[in-house]
Amino acid sequence: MDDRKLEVLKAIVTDYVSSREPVGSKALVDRHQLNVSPATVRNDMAVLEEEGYITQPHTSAGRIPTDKGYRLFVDRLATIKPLSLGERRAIQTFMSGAADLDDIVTRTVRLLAQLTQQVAIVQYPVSNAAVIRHVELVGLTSDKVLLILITSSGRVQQHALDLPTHTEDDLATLRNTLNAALVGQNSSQAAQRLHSLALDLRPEDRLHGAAVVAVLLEMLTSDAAATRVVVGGVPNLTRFGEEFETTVRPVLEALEEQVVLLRLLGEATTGDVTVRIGQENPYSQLSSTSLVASAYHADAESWSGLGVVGPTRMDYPSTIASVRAVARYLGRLLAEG
Amino acid sequence: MDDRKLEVLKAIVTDYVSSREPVGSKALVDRHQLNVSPATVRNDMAVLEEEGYITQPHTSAGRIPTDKGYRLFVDRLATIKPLSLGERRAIQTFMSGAADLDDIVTRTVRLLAQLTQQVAIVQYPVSNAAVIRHVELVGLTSDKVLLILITSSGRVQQHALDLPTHTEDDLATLRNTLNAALVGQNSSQAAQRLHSLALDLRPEDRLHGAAVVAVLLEMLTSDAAATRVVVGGVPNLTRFGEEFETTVRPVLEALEEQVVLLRLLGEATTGDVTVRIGQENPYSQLSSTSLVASAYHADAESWSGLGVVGPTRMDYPSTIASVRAVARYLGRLLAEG
DNA sequence: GGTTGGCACTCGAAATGGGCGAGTGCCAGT
DNA sequence: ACTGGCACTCGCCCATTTCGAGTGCCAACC
Repeated sequence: MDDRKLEVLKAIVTDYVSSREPVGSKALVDRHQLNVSPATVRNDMAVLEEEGYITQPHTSAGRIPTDKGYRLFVDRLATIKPLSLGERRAIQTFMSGAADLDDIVTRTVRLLAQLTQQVAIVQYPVSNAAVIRHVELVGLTSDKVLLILITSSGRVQQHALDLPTHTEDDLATLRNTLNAALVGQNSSQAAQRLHSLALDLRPEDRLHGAAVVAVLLEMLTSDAAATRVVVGGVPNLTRFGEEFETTVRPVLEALEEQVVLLRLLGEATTGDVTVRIGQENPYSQLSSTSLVASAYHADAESWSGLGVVGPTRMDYPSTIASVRAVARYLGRLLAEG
Repeated sequence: MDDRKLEVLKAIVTDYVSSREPVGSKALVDRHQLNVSPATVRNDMAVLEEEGYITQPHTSAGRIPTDKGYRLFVDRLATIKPLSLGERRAIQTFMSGAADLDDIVTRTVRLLAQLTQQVAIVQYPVSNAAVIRHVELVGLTSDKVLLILITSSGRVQQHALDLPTHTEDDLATLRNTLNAALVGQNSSQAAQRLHSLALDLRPEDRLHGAAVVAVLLEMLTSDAAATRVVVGGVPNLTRFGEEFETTVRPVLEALEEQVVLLRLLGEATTGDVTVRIGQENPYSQLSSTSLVASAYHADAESWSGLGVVGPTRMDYPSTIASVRAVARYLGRLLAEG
């Protein structure tokens, strides 16, 4: 592929992203130093169209990039511009003063939404390295207890379960047993201990113990997959009022489903930014939108996802830069404390 | 006010709500048994317009209700139709099997959104009657601890705080002291105890104790006001694509701010359904939308809000019926345990 | 006095049609 | 390989027209 053709594609993408309008050969040579005539550019565009990187909405209109065009742009043409000083400072001020985990995640999602002017998604950190700090059993009624699991990452999980006719003493015994066995263990170790614990239970503890152990196991294993996801910057969607059907509606629908969001963020497994453009998305309803996501790491063994969703026509270079910066900053923040 | 004029207003509201189009005198007599001629209806409409209940988008168009018209409709004309059997059954099946408090609230908001086809908002229950079950302190780092407060309503609050150079023993002492003092107290009692506790602290406990007490007090007092709010059915907004600027955007913006949502739900303080139409709303951006909200009671002393937001042109009778039914059902469900 | 049919009038929505111009593809010339 | 020129296409914009739903008013009616 010709150097100049790539240059032309790059120009088309940037112009189209900023103007929202199909871009023609004339406008292109005017606004970029291509040092060739419109006619030459037209020839290049014809080739680019033939190879599927750009397309015409209708005859006698300019060209717009296809998904394949955006893909090439992102992979080979985009130069990620570093964040401005102002943006870096914004990150600092925005995140400083965050107290607990909830607070950190909430601030992060707002920050990301503001930087990118898109809809932001942040997953709560999942940590394999996190160890269990405490298990608490609280009686709600005479038949129901609330099981609470606290990990060193600051995460608090809770789950109610039926425990017919239990006494406070039962709970105390169970609590002590569980804490003795689990505190200090990471989730996989804890799961093992629980399995053996279930076998060792004294007959009189079987009834309640088995139920509690089952729920705890579920909480531990679901830990990795089903962490909470928070969403922010939804009003940014209003910028795309024209693409109501293709962008606003599908994104709103996706945001409603935690499962979908987790699946989306699951696309990003490495520390570097992952981009899914149009039909590359795992959900067909989102075929007119792009996902820019990254994993973030609090330590070597723990990671989670974060990212933004927007129309395929988005400013990839700066979005990618923002997502990357926020992911790194969040990782550092979590690692420190 | 004439009986027939009221009948005409009622007909205009219902027709406009279902058709989304200004309704004229001809269409009105065709679709309702008014037993008068269009000309008579026109005279009535002229009067209704003069008094501000209806208005014309432009000359030679039909009439649409004003906020004042909707208000009169809701107050005096609407007959709340009871839910269908199917809807009642939907509530049952939807809510059955809910485990913990989170689960209940999540299901409620989905249910409400589905029944009304609007955006639903549900506030977590606030209970004055709820008593403290347990206070837990978990060391996160050597300088930071996580304070966890569990109440009998099943609510779990957490808050991280700095506690420089504490030991596990410090935490254990504090934990015991706090639990001894607070367990079984409701929030106002607990606040009192905390105040006196702060004075009674042994000098060596002052340093850490004071910080923890301060945070606990904050958690207790914020309890009433700043409970979490969850939102659902946002994709229902896409039904109002035409009213993008007046409905979709403002609602999305409102949903982003917990404070706004709490304020909105705060409008409903009684167990019966409250309706705020257009400019009656506490926020001017929401002047083209209506709020239908109700408080729900788990017991005599505890209540919280729930409701839906949509365009002023909404089906008030069935929306009110749904909100009322869900509020009552939720109240009963919580009261049971 | 309230109700009704008739009628002239208004004005937005939808349909029609011409002109404009951005943009294209192609070709011959450099 | 690039460029200037040129004929062509076709969506967009604008002015104009038509159409009809709906109105207000008035005189007649019960």
